[in-house]
Amino acid sequence: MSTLSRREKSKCPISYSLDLFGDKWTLLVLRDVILHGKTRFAEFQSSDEKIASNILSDRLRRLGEQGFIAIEKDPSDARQKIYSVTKKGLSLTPVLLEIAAWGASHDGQTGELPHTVERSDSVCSSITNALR
Amino acid sequence: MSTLSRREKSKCPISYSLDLFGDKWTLLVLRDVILHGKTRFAEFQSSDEKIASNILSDRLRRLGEQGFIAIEKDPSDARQKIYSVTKKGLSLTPVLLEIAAWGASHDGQTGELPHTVERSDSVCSSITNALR
DNA sequence: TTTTTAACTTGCAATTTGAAAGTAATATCA
DNA sequence: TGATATTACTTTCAAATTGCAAGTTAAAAA
Repeated sequence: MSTLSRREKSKCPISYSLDLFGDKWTLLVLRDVILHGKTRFAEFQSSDEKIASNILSDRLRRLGEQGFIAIEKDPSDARQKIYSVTKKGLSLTPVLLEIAAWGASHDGQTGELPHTVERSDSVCSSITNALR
Repeated sequence: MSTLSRREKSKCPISYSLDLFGDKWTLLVLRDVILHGKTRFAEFQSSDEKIASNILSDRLRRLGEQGFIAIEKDPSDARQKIYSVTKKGLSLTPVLLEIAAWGASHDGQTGELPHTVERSDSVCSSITNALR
């Protein structure tokens, strides 16, 4: 590949990533679906950060369009949708954990890292589901 | 520590982190100061993403207030300021690299990862400076 | 002394967010 | 069966943030 075509092609991978999830809400929704195994609209709404329903709706739709999560109808209740993480979504786990590790070591409020325990179980089931 | 006080204290470390750098511009500025060793206002302005000067000004000030970067006067040119990464700022390197790695492996445009080479040199000098 | 440069700051339109209320399609209860 | 509740949105609108262009101030260079 020539130097020129490489220069044209290459955009910063950090910038590329941030275009997809470089805002607060997207990563929090991904946290909930990956680390906490949430699957329903109301579950995402109930997290501590209190995301507004219009923003949540928008982010779930985008994450679905971009392939980070799968959106299905609940066969046993037609009002509900089931959100689940895909392989692509799971590939963001290292990013999330790195951010969590940084936050935990700099917060001073986080104490005994309550998410550490919670995490391992939920991640395991997220992985099991995504790879099925 | 009681269960109650722990529950009151513990906020999600991911949420904590995102409150500090959960937007596109903050991490791009940190990328430039950590991975590309930029030190001047004009250098940050010249990156591909073309950050507006008011936003850049705001982000540099915040990063300074939060201790991620140090801001000094240039002794040899009183018009200029010198921005440099601190130890605290450097502690975000793993987060940045994880995001970069994800972007590189999912972009399809990034080609031969031109930042890999560039990175190692700049990171080394960032580290050297921050720890001095 | 005039021109340039560096780092902002300001003004303003456009976009995004956030809070609250509304809606449509079910599902559940009496 | 009819009334009520639930779920996942959508809408409305004010407030905050962003993005662009132009202006400002102090200091350096010509």
